[in-house]
Amino acid sequence: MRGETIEQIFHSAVEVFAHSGFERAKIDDVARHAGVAKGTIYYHFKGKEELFVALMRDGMEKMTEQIHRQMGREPDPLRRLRALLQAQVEYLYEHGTFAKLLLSESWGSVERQQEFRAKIRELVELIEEVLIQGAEEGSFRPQMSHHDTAVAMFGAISVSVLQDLFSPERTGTREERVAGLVANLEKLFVDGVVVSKGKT
Amino acid sequence: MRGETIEQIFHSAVEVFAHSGFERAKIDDVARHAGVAKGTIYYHFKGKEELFVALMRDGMEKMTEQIHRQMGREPDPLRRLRALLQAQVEYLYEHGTFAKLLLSESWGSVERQQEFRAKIRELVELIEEVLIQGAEEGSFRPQMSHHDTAVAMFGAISVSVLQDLFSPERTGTREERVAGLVANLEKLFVDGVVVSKGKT
Amino acid sequence: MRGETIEQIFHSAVEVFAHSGFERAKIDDVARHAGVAKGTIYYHFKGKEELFVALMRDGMEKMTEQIHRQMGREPDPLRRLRALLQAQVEYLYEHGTFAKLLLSESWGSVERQQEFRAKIRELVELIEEVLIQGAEEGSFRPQMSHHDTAVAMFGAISVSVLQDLFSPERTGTREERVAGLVANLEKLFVDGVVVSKGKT
Amino acid sequence: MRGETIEQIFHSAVEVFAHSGFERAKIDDVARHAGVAKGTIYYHFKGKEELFVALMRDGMEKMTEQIHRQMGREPDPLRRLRALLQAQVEYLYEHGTFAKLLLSESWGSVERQQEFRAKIRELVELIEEVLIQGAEEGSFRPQMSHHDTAVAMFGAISVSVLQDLFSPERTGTREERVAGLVANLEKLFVDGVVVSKGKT
DNA sequence: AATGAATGAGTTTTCATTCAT
DNA sequence: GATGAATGAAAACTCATTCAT
Repeated sequence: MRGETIEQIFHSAVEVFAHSGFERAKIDDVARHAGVAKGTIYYHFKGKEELFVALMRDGMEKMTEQIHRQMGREPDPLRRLRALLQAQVEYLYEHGTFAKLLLSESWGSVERQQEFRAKIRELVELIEEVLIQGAEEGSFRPQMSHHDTAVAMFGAISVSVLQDLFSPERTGTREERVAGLVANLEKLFVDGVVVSKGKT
Repeated sequence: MRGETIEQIFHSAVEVFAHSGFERAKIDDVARHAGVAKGTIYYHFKGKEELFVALMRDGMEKMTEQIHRQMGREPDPLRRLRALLQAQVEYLYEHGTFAKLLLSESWGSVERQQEFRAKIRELVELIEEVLIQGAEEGSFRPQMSHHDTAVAMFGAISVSVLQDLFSPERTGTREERVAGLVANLEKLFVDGVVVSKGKT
Repeated sequence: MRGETIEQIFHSAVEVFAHSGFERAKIDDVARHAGVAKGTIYYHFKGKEELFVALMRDGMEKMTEQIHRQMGREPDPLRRLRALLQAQVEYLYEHGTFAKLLLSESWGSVERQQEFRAKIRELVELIEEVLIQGAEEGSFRPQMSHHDTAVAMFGAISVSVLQDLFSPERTGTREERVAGLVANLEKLFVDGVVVSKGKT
Repeated sequence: MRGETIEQIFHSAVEVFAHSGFERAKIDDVARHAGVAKGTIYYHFKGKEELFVALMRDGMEKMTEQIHRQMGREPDPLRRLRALLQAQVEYLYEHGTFAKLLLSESWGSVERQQEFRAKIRELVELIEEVLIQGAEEGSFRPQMSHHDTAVAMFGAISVSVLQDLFSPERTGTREERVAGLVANLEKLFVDGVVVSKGKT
């Protein structure tokens, strides 16, 4: 298992990186925050970049893992979509710092950014699979491009969470906020905004 | 009208900031790219921050303006939504560099970032109005929170555009790509993913 | 012509590098010594390495140049050899700091060291030419390898100078010391150590 | 006898120090190269400096020893000179790494460097003795300064060896190379470059 | 208006050395 | 005897900003 110190550094690094973004973040701060000497960080990580990438990798892994766990083996596509939605929103809301980094540090040509986008693609594919499964099964409308739709849904989810996290005027407990966001997204994704004549 | 030199600097700054992000971007690079001396930039702008903010303000302004122009006075909510969608996607796709900055430089507590989020909120409100109007008029389903739904839609739009712009394997002309994205988003927003018995 | 500041930095850099060797030398010291800010050095030179290489290049150039000048157009090989000897010893003695760097920083596989060796080869070739010329003309004994002999002579010259410079107990004016070294080297190179029967 | 581990460290240290020079060499590299932990080196040696000095002392000792052995008790000055030459070239060529360190780490005011110069002086004195003996015996020309001549010869020897070792284009077996260098140096030292009428 | 040399505070990174196990 | 994680002082290097011309 990963050592105590590394865990410590990791934890502090998330805080600091999220608070300041990759460039603004100072290794000095990570060290101070973690209660270790600066050299210790360089003993465990090659440099700022490596630490950050390790961090994000870890975050994405945990996220994917938790989502998988929460979705379980639900066979019904609609319920599966709901579970996925709930899981993603919950995770991102819980790890707002990570969510912020994901959305702000993924667009560019630096190698690390390409890796992040690849990770995002994994998340998108999770959604995509649910969409495809639903379409095959007949309960979901076949999409022009399941992938593009999945991307749009991921965008909706992540930006919703971030916007909410950065809204100073938001009220209610975290659970309530999450529930609200999930319900809203579900409504949008499932039924769209237009009143369908066939439904009440 | 703004002088030749300032225009030059502005133009180069967009390029450089978009390529590297605010922190990574170097004034030196902007100067070289613009073909002026570094001092010249400081003669016209107070500093890096001011240059960047001026830039973003300009971009947001043009965006809002163009969107307003494109939407015209279309009274039908559904058509109005379509027009809005088309306009936003088109603008962001066209100004990918700006889209990238918008999504990556808006999350944080630095003052400038709060200003960017405020601008995003303006865009979101544009969507919100359409939703509200549609709901009042009866063609749109009343949302739990029109604002949250609008945010979600904005997220879907912007992330879709960015993901597409950074996809190396994308094919087709820009017009085709934009049309595809718009069609897909429209489908999702209007009808959702679930097959409704009442519709064909 | 090269700017005042650069000249200043150059001058200080020779001092500092020679005193401490490449690795031990601190850019901070060069800056302080030159009376400029650290940043100024980095404004003019890419880094420590570039400064050092520029320095050595400059030193070698001046050395070659001065030697050429001093040797003039003397056609007689023996006199030419003497002139060369005198010029090399004089220059190295005068620029002991440079001599030290040349001998201590030229052996290794770092690129810069290869360049230094190439420069040394130029000096060696100067000697070689004299030897070949003398051999063709008949006054010098044909050597097994003029190049190897030239290398040996260069080694003798440079180490003699360094050893003398670092001898705490040396006496006499610089001119006397140089004259002594030159005379001694000349004796060795010209006649060898063995008593030849054909000479008194 | 010295323990296995110490021997290992010693051996690796020679490699690493020779490859990078004293300053550039990292204890980490020595440890990795030796297959021991960094702490182990500090268990056996007080520090980097001590390790290096111990190393050089060892090298110088072995060198002096081997040279003495090879020279034997040859009474004839000329043959004695030849033997000395052969022994020095051979040792330095064989221990090129050591030769490099000797020439590059001996010029400076750090204590260790003074010690190295003292050791060099020992080598020089070996040569000096031969010269003096030859002069007293009558077969060598009396020198202005036997010491200076000896220094020059040492310089010629060591630089010749180094230049050869670092020549990428050198050909032939090591024995051949050594033999060539020795022959050439002998020719130079014994007869000089000038054709003397009294010899064939 | 424009320039570009100079600055120095701020960061990242390195590495010999220590020490608890 | 041996280990290797942890340290922190010491350097190298960056870059937004200033200012004399």
